[in-house]
Amino acid sequence: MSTPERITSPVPDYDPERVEREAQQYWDAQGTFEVSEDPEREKFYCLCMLPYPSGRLHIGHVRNYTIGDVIGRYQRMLGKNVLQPMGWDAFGLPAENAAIQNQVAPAQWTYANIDYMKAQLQRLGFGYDWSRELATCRPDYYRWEQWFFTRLMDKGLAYKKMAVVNWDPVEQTVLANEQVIEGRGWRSGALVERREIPQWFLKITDYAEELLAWVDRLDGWPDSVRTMQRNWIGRSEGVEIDFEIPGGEPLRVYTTRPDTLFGATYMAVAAEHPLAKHAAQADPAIARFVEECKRTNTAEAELERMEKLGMPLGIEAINPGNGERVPVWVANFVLMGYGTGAIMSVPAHDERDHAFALKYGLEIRQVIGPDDGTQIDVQAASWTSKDAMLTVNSGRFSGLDHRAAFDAIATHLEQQGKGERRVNYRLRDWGVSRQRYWGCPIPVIYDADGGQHPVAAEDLPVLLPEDVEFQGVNSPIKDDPAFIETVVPGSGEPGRRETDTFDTFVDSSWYYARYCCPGAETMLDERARYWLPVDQYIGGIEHAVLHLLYARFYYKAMRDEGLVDSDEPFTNLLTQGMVVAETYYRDEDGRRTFYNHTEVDVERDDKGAVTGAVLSADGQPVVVGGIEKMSKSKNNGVDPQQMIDRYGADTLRLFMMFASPPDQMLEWKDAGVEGASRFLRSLWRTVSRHAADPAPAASRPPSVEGAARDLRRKLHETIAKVSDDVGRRYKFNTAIAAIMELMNELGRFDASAPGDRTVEREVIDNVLLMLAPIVPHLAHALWQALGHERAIVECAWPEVDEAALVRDHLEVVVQVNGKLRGRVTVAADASQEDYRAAAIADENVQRHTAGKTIRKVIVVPGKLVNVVAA
RNA sequence: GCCGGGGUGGUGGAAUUGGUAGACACGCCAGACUCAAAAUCUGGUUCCCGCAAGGGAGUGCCGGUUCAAGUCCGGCCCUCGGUACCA
Repeated sequence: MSTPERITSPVPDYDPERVEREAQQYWDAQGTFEVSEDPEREKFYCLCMLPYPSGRLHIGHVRNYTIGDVIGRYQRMLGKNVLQPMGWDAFGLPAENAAIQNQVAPAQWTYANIDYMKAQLQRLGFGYDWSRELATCRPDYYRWEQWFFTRLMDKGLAYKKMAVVNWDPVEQTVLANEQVIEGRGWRSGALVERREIPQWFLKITDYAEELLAWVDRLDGWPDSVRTMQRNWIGRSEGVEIDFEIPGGEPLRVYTTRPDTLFGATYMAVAAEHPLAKHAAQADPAIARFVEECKRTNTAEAELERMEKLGMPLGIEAINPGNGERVPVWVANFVLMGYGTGAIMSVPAHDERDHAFALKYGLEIRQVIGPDDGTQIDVQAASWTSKDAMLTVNSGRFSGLDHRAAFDAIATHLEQQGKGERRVNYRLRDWGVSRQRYWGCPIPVIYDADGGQHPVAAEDLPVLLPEDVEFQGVNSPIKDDPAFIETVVPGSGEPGRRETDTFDTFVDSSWYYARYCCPGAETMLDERARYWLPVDQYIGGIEHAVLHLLYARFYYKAMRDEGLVDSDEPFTNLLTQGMVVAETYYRDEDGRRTFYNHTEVDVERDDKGAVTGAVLSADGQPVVVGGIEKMSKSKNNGVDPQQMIDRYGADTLRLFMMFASPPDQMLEWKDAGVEGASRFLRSLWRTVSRHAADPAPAASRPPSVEGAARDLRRKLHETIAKVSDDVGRRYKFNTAIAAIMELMNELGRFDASAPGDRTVEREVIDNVLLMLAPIVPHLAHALWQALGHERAIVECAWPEVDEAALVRDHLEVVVQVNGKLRGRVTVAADASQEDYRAAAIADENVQRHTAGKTIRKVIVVPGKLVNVVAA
C-alpha cells in the first residue's frame, strides 16, 4: 500500500477525454498506422469483418474491432509490419427501408451513416490505416466487381436460370426471407407465394471439391466452423436411378441409399416438377394442391418444419430393382432446386418417408435389418443404420452389408443402363441476383432476342444512379429509361440493361484484397501479393458458412484469374461470439414494430425475474420477445456512445475484453463497466504517484530477496501468462485478470528496502506494456509521464526473465479418497517419497485415514497428493 | 427438421493436458474516512449444519468410466447462431 508521505506532489486526475485526444493526435501526426509493403519485414494482415453502416456503432462492433485492434497492436509489438484496414459494406436492404420510410435517398442515408460511424471508430482509437478505407457502394470499388463478373461470364462460371423467390402479391415485389413473417409480407400482410424468375448464378459447385479438400488444411480455423463448412458442402456418394414410367419419360431420382432400392414403395416429386405440372392440367384437385404448395416462403427452416403433405398423381413408375409398379406422388417437401426434384421413398428406412407413409397409408417394407438377426418393427419406426446391417427381401441382393449392397445394386443398374453412380453436393450454385435498387448493378445487356452480353471493360462501371426517389417499394431503376436503355456491345443495336443488382455477399467476398491496393487501376495489383493472405480474420460466428464460404470461393476464382497467388484468403480465423440482447415488439395492423431497450420499462418480480414490459412513451405493454442477435431489424442494439462519453474509449475497450472470452456469446447488460473504470483510475493514481517521485536506480540489484523477490516472480509469471493468453489463446479476459492480480500484489508491496523502487518500476513498466494493446491511450500517457523517450506504441512486447520464476518451495493439496483434506509445503525438488511422507504426516489426513488401510498414494508433482484408503 | 455452439454463485466469468470448483471483477453486506454525500480504503460474500475447528452438498437432468469428472463416454432437457434474399 502506498503511504501518504510518499505523495510528494499532487497528481492530475485521470481525464480520459484529454488523454485519448492527445494519444490519437500523436498517432495521426506520426502516421503510426499507415503502412506500406516492406519485403524486409514480416507482414501481418489483421482484418476485422467490415461493418454495415446501419447508423451508429453497436456494441458488437466495439467488441469485434477491439479484439482486432488488440491482436494487431500486439503483433506490432512483436516487430511485425501490421496492416489493419477498415471499410464499409455499404449496399443492402436497410438503406432502402430507410429510404421508403423517411423519403431519403439510400446513398445519402448511407454516406451520412458512414461519416458518423467513422468518427465513432476514430474516437475508439483503433489503429487503422485510414488511407485504405473503402465503401462497397463507390463506383471505383464496384467497377472491379462488375469487371470480374464479366470474366466469370466469359469462363462460363456465371449463368442464368430460373429460381424461386418470395413474392408479395400485394406489393408486387420480391421479399427477402427476413421480410416474410409467419408466411406474410411484413408490410402488406399478404400471404407470400413462391414464384420462379430468371436469375444469375455463380458456379460455386465447380469448386465444391476443392473447397471441401481445403477445409482439412485450415488449421488456424475453429473446428466448429470447419465442421459447419464440411456439412454445408455436404458431399455424398450415391446413384441416380431411372424409374420407367409406362408411356412417358423415365423419372430420375438421386439416392445415397441404393441398398434400400427394393424398399421403395412410392415416389415423390416437387410441385414444380414436369410430372406434377402435367398431371395438374388434367386434374383440378392436383392443380389446387400444386397451387397450395406455392403458399410458403423459400426458407429451408420453414419448409422442413411445415406439415408434410402430398397427393397421388395417378401415375405409376417401375422399380428397376424388382420390376414392381409404385405410385408417384407430388409432395410439398420435395424441392425442385435440390437434386432432380424427385425422390424414391423408402419408408422403412427413412424417417421422413416413414411419417409420410403412415399419414397416407402407403406400404412400408423392410429391406435391411440388424446383422445379428435381431427383429425390428419397421411399421412402428424407421430403421436407418448403415452399420451392422444386412439386406433382406431384396431378391438376389439379399444378405449383403451396406457397402456390398450399394456396389452390387449400383453396378447392376449401370449394366442395365438404368442408373449411374454420382457424387452429389448439398451445396447449390450461388444465386447472386437481387431485384433491389441499392446494390451493385449486374453488368449485362440484353439484345432484342434476349441474348446476354457482358458490358465491355472500357464501359465499366455501370453506374447506379444515386439521386433517386422511391415511388412505393420497388427499385427505382426498374422503370428508369435513362438507366435501362442502351446499346448492345459490338452490334450497336438497341439493348436493355439488367436491372437486378448483386447480392451484397458478392461485395464482401473480395474487399480484403482491395484494401491491399487502394487506387489501383486494375482489380488488384502487385501489392496484394505482399499482404495476402489475411493472417488473422476476426468476425461474428453468424458468418461461419455463407460469407466465409463465398469469400473462399471468390479467392480461388481470383487465383484462377491470376490475381492472387495463394489458395485460401484467411489463414487464421477468430469467430467472435455474438452480443445478444432482449427484444421488445408490438404487432399492429399486421406489422411488427420493434422497440429498443432504452424505450422500454421492464417490470420485475421480487426475485428480479422479468414479468413484462411497457413502452415508456405510452405506458402500454409491449411483448418481451426473447434474447436475440443484435440487429437493426430487431432494434435491439446497444449504443456504446453513452459509455464512450461517460468513461472514455479505454474503459469501454477494457470492459469489452474483460467481460468474456471473445468466442463466447455475450448477453448484454449495462452493469460492470464501473469496475473497468475503477481499475484504470487506480492504475493512473499508482503510476502517477510513482512518476512524481524521484526516478529509481536504473538497474536492479543483482539479487533481490523476500517480498521484492516474490513480486518479481509474480511479475514474470504474469508476463508469461499474458503473453500466452494474448498471443496464443486469445483469452483477453484472463490476461486482464492476471494483470489485475499483479496490481493488487503491487498495492500490498511496501517498497522500503534498497532496490525496492527499482522492482516497483519494473512492474509498472511491464504492466503498461502489457496493457498497451488493450488501453493504448492511457498506456501512451503514463509511459510518457514515466519519462520514456520512445512512445509506447513503438516499444517491444516484454520478455520473461526465467531466473525470476524459480521457487524453493511449493504448496500442494492433499486429498483422501479424492476429497480435499489439507495442504502441505514441499521442497521444489521433492521426490515422490517426500510428497507421500508430507501428505501422510498431515494432521487432518491422519484423522481421515485412522482405522483404514492406505491402499495407494497418487502423487501429481507440484499439484496434489491423493491418499486412497479403505 | 438439419448443422454448429452454450448451460458453473445474486451477475459477467475462471479452472489451458482428467488433478484444489468459483480466480479476476460486478453487485450486495459490514466497517473506516466525511457535517453529509460522492470518491477512496478495509473486511465478508456458493448453499446447508456449526461459536469455531470442521463437516455435508454442489458445475442443466439421468446414468457410466476413473484413485480423481465442470472436463471423458451414453441418453435427455433448455437455449443461442446458421439454414442459401438480414448482414
